[in-house]
Amino acid sequence: MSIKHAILGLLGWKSSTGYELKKIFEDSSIMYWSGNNNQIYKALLQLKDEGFVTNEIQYQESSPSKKIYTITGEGVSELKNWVVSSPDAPEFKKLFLVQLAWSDMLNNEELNELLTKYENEVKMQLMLEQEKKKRRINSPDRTSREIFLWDMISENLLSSYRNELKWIQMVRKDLVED
Amino acid sequence: MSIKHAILGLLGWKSSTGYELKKIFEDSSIMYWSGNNNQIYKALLQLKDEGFVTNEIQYQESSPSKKIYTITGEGVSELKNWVVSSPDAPEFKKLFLVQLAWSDMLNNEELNELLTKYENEVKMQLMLEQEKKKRRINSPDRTSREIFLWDMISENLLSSYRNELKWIQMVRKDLVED
DNA sequence: CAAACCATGTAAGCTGTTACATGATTTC
DNA sequence: GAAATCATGTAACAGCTTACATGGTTTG
Repeated sequence: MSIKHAILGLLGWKSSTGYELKKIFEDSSIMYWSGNNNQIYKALLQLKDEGFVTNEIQYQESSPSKKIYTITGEGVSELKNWVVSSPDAPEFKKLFLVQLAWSDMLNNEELNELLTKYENEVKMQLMLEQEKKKRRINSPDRTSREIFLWDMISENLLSSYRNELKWIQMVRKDLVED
Repeated sequence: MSIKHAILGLLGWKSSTGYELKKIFEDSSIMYWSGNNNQIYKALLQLKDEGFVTNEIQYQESSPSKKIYTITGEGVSELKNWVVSSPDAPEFKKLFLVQLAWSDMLNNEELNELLTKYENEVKMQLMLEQEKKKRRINSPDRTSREIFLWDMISENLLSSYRNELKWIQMVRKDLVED
């Protein structure tokens, strides 16, 4: 469950509650888990069991009490071990390509409409991503190198969307030319 | 369960057994499901229940009998409805970016090693993909337009990997310059 | 003679999503 | 007065993977 490592990373930056982590996951694109309660609260309990985090309960008048989770020394070394471990290859899940694989059933007009819809969908994602980059509050910015790395990370997703756009535009151009 | 539509597409091309479908899934990159028995045989039963496919049992001496699945008229129209439906945005799952997000824990040498490992991983995937493209047997090639589309589909994945490579090389270059 | 191939299927388990439950407070 | 925010958690289900079970045939 690699979401546990993502959580450890966040807690290594600053102690947080499950609720705060959930919000970070919700508007992070690289930490692609949806940020649902079930996974986060369960992962936090497991991390505590494993000794990688501890929590402190903060009672509040007139709102529910918080559990503030803090990473432990063991948690930090677990995180570091994970960070230096051999990275997985990126996964590209593009259901659209499966649709396109069987789209010879369609006439030229229908096919063109399908491509347009995908192009618009990708454009939308690209715009959302660009806005997120502008807004960005949730970055640690502890060193200049870290600022650079986080910049490169959001650039990565942007470039993936841009690349996808270029590809569709090429497909459409070549289709018309036939 | 979109794997059902992927199966319908394949059966729309040619009637097959579960075992044959499994092999196609295994070495297809765009149909990203791993191609495990459980999912495929279960999906086939459901498709039959829904009236989208029928099967014919072929007994064989000295090897287990086959169930050859064939798409029905209803299956074809279900497939077409899916093909023209609004496509989903592509999903990029890059756990490496999460690793990189917390890699300011590493010294320059360790960070560089991490980037190198990712670069090699992506290069490997790119090569595998290029070989698959050369070998390609599993394509319908029914019309020139379909040949073109299938070509564009494998080109899509290749370009995603190439784009990823370019990105890493840029990151490494900019890191050294600091 | 071990491994892989053909061919079907099931069981157990992990991962992930949606929805439910509670209840006070703040914003529109 | 409805909806969103804060804050925790659970239940039910969908999706997907690994491993198990069977057993003959072919390839290395």
